[in-house]
Amino acid sequence: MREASKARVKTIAKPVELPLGQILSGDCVEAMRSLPDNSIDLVFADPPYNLQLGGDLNRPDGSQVDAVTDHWDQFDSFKIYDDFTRDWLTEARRILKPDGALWVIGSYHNIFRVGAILQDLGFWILNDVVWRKSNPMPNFKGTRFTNAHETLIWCSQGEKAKYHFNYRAMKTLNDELQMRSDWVLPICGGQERLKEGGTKVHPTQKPEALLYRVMLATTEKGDVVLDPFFGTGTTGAVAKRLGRQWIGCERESVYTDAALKRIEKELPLDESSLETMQSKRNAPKVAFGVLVENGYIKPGTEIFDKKRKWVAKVRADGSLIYEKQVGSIHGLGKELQGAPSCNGWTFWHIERDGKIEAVDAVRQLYLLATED
Amino acid sequence: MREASKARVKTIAKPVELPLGQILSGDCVEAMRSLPDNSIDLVFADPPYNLQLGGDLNRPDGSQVDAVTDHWDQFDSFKIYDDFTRDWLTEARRILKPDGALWVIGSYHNIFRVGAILQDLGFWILNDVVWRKSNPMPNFKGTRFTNAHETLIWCSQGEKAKYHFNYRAMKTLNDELQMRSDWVLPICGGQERLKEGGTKVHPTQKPEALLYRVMLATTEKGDVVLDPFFGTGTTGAVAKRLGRQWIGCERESVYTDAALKRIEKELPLDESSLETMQSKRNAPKVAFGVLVENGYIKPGTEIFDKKRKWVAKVRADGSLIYEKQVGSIHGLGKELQGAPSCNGWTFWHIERDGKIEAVDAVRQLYLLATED
DNA sequence: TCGAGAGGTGAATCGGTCA
DNA sequence: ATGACCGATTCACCTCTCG
Repeated sequence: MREASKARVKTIAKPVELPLGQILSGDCVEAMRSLPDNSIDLVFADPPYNLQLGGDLNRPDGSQVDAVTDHWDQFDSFKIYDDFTRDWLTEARRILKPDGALWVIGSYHNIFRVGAILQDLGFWILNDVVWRKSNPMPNFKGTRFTNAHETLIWCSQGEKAKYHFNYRAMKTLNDELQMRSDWVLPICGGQERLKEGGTKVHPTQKPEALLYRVMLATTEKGDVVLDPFFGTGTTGAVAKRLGRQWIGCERESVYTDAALKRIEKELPLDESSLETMQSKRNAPKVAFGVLVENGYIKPGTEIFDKKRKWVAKVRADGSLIYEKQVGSIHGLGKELQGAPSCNGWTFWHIERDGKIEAVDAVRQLYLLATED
Repeated sequence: MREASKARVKTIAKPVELPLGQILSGDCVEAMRSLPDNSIDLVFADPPYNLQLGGDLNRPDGSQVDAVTDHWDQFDSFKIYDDFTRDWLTEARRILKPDGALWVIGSYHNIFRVGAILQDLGFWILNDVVWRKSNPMPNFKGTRFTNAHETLIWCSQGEKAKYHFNYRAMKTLNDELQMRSDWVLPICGGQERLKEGGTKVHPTQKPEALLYRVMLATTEKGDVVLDPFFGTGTTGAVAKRLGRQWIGCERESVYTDAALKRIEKELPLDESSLETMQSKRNAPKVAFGVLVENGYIKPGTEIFDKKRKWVAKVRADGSLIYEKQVGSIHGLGKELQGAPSCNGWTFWHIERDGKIEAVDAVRQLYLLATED
C-alpha cells in the first residue's frame, strides 16, 4: 500500500528538466509558470523602476541627458505597478526552494512598494543592502541631494526558513572585517559596458561586481540562479564565472542576443582565483563641515593663519567668514592670500587646550575616533 | 476683487497659537489633531521600528544585548502597523504647510511600509538618504551582513509642491562637492548619549549630527519643526541650537522629563554663526548691465567664449553684439551655441590684468564690494 | 610611447515667475 | 493651463586626440 501510494505521487509530480543556461523569451510571469515548484536556489531581480520622468534634462553645458524611457519601464499608476510586482513575486516564491532566497534591486521610485509587497507575501527580509555608487550622476540643477545609491533587499522564504550565507567568504572579501550592509562599487562602464555602434545596448546594465558579491554571499557552487529581468545577462555571466547554473527571462530579443553572445565568451574561474580576491579599502576623506557637525570644531570658533594676519570665524555649515568675505576653508584662504590655490587644512589654525595647531590636526583626531 | 478675496481667507483661517517649544503628551495622532492646518514647516519622524525580535540576543561572551523591547515598540501584525502609520502620516500631511516637508527615518523592518504608504497618501519622495553608521553594532552570530545603516525618506507635499533645499549650505558642508544621498555619521554615544544611573534613557537616541544636517538642509531660520515621536528630544535640542522653533509629541513621561532638561541646557548659536552660505538663487541678483553701469566692465570691451570662437562686444546697456546678432549674455550665448540654454556668467570671458576669466568673477567682485 | 587636455556620459521622479 | 523670459547648474571615470 505504502509503495503504491508513493508510486502514484511520483507519477503525478513527474520530473521536469530545468532549462539551465537558457533564456526564456516572453513575459517573465508566464515564463516562470513553466517552471516547477521548489526548484530554484536564488532569484535575483532587477525589475523596472517605475520612473516617472518629466521633461528633458539638460546638463549645465547644454547637452542632453539620455534618460531611461524604454516602454518596459512605463507604468502610469502605483496600482498597476503593485499588481505587476505581486504577480512576479508570487511566481518567484513558488519556484524557489524552501531554503532559497530572493534579491531585488531598486531605487526610491519603486523599492518601498516592492519591499512592502514581498513582506505581505511572506518573504522575510534578512538585510537591506545599499549599493553606494562611487561615481554617480550629479544633480545638475542643484535641487536635491545627489542620488548616489540604490537599494537591494535580501530575503528568505519566511521567518523560520533556512537560507545560505557564506559568512567566511564575505569576511575574507572585506579584509577580515564583517561585510557590512553598504557596498561601495562603481557603476557599470568602460570595457564592461555592452555597446553596439557606440551606443549602450541596455540602459541600466548592472556592474558584475554587484552580482559577484550577491552570489558569492548567498549561493553555493552548482546552485540554480534565476533572473526574471535578464536584460543583457549580467546574472548569467557572473553565474557562469562562479560555477553556478542560471536561467533567464527576457522579452526583448535585442537583449537576449547580446546576453547569449556575452555569456558564451565568459570563462569559469578556478577555485584558487576565487580565494585570492580581496577588496581595496579607500582612505577616508573628511570634509571640514563634518568636524563642525560633530562638535570637533564649534560654530563661532576663531580660526586664523599662522601669523594671525587674518582671523576668521567658523559658521554652522563649515564655511568661514572674515569681515565681508565668506567661503570654504580652501576658498577663503585662497582669496585672502590672492593665491591660485590654498590647502585650508594646513593654512588655518585654531587654539585648542592653549596650543595653536592646524585644523588638519583636528581632522586626524576625528579620523582616529571614527575609524572602523 | 483680489484684495477682498484675500481678506476673506484671512478671516476664515483664524490665527491659532502654536505650542512652540512644548511637548504634547499622549498619543501623537491625538496631539497633532489639536494643531491647525498648514502650520508646520517640517515634520521629522522616527517612528517605532516594529522590531520582531524573538528571544534575547546574546553577545559571543554571553552578555545580553539591550534590544529594543519596550512595550511601545510591539505591533501584532503588518496591518496594525500600516493603520498606525497611515494615521500619523495623514495628520502630519494636514498640519504641514503646502511648501512643508517630511523626513522619516527607519530600518528594513518598517521603512518599506512607511515609504509605500506615504507615496499612497500623495507625498512626493525627493530623496532617500542612507545614514551609513561609522561604528555599527557587529552581527554577533555571523548569520547576515552587519546592519550598518538606516534609511531616511525626504518628501514634499506632492509632485508639484514647493520645498526648501539649502543647496549651497550642503555643498559648503561637503568641501565644495554636492552633498550625496549617503551620509557617514557615528551612532549616538559618549557625552551626547543620555544616561540615567549608567543605563541609556532611550533605546534608539539619534545622533544630533543627523538632525543638524536635516534641518540645515531643509529648513530656514525661525521655521517650525514638529517631531511626533520626540523621545529624548534630539530634534528639539538641535532646533534650539539652530534657531528653529520646535514642537514635540511624546507619551512616555520618562522621555519627556529627560528631553525638557536636555533642551533647557542647550544654547542657541549666535546670529553670525548661524548664517549659512546662500544659494545663488536667493543671493542678490545682479544684472550684467549693472556691472557696465558701475564701470566694472567698460562698454566696447571684447567678450568671448573660452575657445575664442565667438568674440562679441559689450554695449552701453549691457547687451552684447556679435556680427549682426544682439542679445543678453545668456540669450546670445544660447543663440550662438544653438543650445537649449546658456549661463552667460560662465560662458563669456574677458581679459583683465592680462588674465582671462569668466565674467562671473567680475560679478563676485562687485558683490563683495557692495555687500551690506 | 606617454602625458595632458578635451570630450562624453551614467536608473533623474532636476526652476521660478511673471503675464 | 500655457508660454515667455530670466537665469542657475555637474562628479567621477573612461576614451580619444594631439603633441
